[in-house]
Amino acid sequence: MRMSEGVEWGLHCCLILAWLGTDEPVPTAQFAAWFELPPAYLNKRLQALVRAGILTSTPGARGGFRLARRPEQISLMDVVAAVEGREDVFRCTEIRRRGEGAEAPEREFLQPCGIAAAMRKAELAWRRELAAQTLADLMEAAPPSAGGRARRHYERTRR
Amino acid sequence: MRMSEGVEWGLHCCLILAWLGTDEPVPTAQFAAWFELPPAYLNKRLQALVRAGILTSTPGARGGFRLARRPEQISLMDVVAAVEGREDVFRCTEIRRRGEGAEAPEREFLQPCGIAAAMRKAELAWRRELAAQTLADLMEAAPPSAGGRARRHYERTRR
DNA sequence: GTTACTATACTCGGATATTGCTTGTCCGAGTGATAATGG
DNA sequence: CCATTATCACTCGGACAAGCAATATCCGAGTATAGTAAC
Repeated sequence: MRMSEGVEWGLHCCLILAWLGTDEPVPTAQFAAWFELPPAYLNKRLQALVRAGILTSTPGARGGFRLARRPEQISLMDVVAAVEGREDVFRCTEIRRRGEGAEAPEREFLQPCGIAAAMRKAELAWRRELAAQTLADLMEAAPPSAGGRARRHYERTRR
Repeated sequence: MRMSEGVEWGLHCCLILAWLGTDEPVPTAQFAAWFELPPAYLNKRLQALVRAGILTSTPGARGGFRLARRPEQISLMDVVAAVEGREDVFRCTEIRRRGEGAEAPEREFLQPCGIAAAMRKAELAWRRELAAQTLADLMEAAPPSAGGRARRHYERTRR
């Protein structure tokens, strides 16, 4: 079980955008150069963030991506859900209803599978922690110099 | 991101063993018939539980698998770790150190990546919840009739 | 100098290959039970 | 009748394919920009 790299990429890109604090959109190529990532594939992943309402994209020359909300309004949960989807990590396939085990009376299947319920409980704790942390929190935790340096680098390399 | 089916299978099998409460080993074929699962592949997954010290396997005629500890001593975390591995779900690939972003002074890389730290924090909450629930808890939460029925079925179908 | 227009370059966006991992299958090694055999 | 031995059937265990999702790439549609020409 492994989380896709798109989550890491998306979070780093959002963090860059938050640090820049500018209203100009930033194109995929900029992010790709910053982190040495395949531009086309990175673009594909950022599209998922647009669909989820985290970023807004503007086409045409001098286009690119911007944050759709303020950093305090964007949680890790939002980004993870946008990239990985909203489905549960543990997916109950109801094997208790198949084979000889399904010979049980229907009454026993009324309440949901206990294993699925237990896994779901743990997963909710995970989601709660993700929702409790925002981009703004990440900015505070980072070294103070990071934000300024990112902004300066952007001024230097923009078209 | 999706948890492998082996976790669900392993948990259900452990639960069956806990309900039977017998010392006789149960072969893979029994479990496979109970849940209508591919026997060979199920066996492969149960081996992982043996390597993790959750089950013990006995070869030869009338062999099979037994619980290595009492149900109160087996947590969901144990089973998940045994099947899925002990690696983090979110794996930081340190993209901050690549491309133009790596031009930052070394000093900024001394503390670990903030994104990885945040994800890890959420993951620990998940693990904590998994570790807090044991097989014994699952047995209690299940319908009272389930245990007895499993035991009777086992008496009927054993060789 | 201002405005309208046209051509252009740059951006996103989704359709199309490729890779890696999860799932699934097979056969061999080893072990305990069983039955035959001799005392 | 009991002990011994050889056979056998049954089990786990790891090596060998198939399917699917994540990864990576490419090309087309659309738009803001910049340049040009007319007023």
